Amino acid sequence: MNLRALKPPHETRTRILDAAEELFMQHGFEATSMRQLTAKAGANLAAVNYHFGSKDALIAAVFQRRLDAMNTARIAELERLEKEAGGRPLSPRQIIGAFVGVSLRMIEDAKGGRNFIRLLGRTYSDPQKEIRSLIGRLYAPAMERFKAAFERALPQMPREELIWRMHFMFGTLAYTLAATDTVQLIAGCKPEDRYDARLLEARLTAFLEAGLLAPLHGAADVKKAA
Amino acid sequence: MNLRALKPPHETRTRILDAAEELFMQHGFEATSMRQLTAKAGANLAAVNYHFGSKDALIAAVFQRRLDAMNTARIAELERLEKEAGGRPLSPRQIIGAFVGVSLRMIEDAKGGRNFIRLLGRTYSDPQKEIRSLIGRLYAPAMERFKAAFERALPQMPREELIWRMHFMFGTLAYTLAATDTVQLIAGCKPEDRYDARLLEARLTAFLEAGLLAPLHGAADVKKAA
DNA sequence: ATACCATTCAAACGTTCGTTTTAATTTGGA
DNA sequence: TCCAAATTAAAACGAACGTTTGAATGGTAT
Repeated sequence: MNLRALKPPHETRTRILDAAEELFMQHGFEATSMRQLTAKAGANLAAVNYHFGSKDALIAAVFQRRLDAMNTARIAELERLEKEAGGRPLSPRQIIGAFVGVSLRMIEDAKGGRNFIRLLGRTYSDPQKEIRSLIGRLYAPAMERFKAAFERALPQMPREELIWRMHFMFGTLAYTLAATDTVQLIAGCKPEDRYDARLLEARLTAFLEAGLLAPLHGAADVKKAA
Repeated sequence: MNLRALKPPHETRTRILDAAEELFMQHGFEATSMRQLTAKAGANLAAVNYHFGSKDALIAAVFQRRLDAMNTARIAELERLEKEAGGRPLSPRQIIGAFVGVSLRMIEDAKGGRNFIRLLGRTYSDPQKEIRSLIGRLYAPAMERFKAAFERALPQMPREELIWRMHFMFGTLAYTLAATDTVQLIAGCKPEDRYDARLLEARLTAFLEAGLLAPLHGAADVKKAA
């Protein structure tokens, strides 16, 4: 009989991924050594190279494990809303909520989700080109899907402007999640508030929706003048 | 006679700072070795430790050189606008413009400004705590000043909400500037557009202004419900 | 010229890194 | 039970890192 379920097939593999997630978040990729990583995972130094091949492959695996699930969840939520709406285009707020919600739902997960979300936020601007392109590839399907949804919701908005505003929205989300305990550039912000995901979600969504729906003429004027 | 002006007093020091700015932007702090850095600067390997003391001190010097100037310019622009307004509070758009404008003016500078702006954007979420706190310290005076200006412009907005929206605005700016040639998460964005700073400034300002002035009731409802 | 100072230079230091190797151990199916 | 494959373990590899050292250099004032 098959008792695989009793002892997970890739126990140390998973422990390594979890340890990597946390250490990469805390210290970055380069500053995290294989020795401290395997020590934290309770594994041998050679275990990473055995299970993943190299440190770089481990980094890729860390992102793949979570990002695939996240973007699948995003698309599923979007399609659920679309089915619910029955043919009619969704509201911008609904689309924003589907995208932002998944991130914030994950940051509420104390296990490892929070570590990953922060790691992800700071990796968007990682100097290493390979890492960035990997993330871009993992995001691509969801991005195409959401872009299409926004185009349907905002048919009057120029495509180029929409892309920029999606870019701004994405940046706001990324920075907000990455910086949840980092730079306190603006004094007076109580850290306790930062983990009230409900309140943060409402604030963030209101900000993003307003930005997305900002009047057009400002940029249009500049373009006409140029 | 004094001929110092013909040969700058800290020539190699400046060359090292410029090389560091570029290499840190391209590869990050840890991935940039002293050997490639000094080679690019045309200096000896020991030059960094002689002029700055250590690699970490060099990193600090890179940020200090530019950030002090940037924030001084921001505050000066803000005070110019306030003097021009003569006692009346500035509009949110004016305040945003004063903050954003300095960054975009600097990214137009092909010399080294662009390198620094991108380096700065990706360092806000650097894993190293010391680097982040250094940036926080260098930003503090300007942040206090702009916070006060926003409070004067938006007396009806709750302080806590304002701080969050400033946070969002800052994140959008940081990500946008840092990612000017990094992750292309949303397809269809022509890279040529990304350096039309005029157009970018108009787009960014419109987005930020709308976000800052977003209706309040969304977050308030959630807070009431909690 | 001489002494002096800041700067530059080549060389080496000790440490840590990611990876590899080889052997021991555990695991699962016939 | 036994074998083969999968996994873990200990040790060592060469390379690259940031930093230090002590001598050489070049300009400046006495």
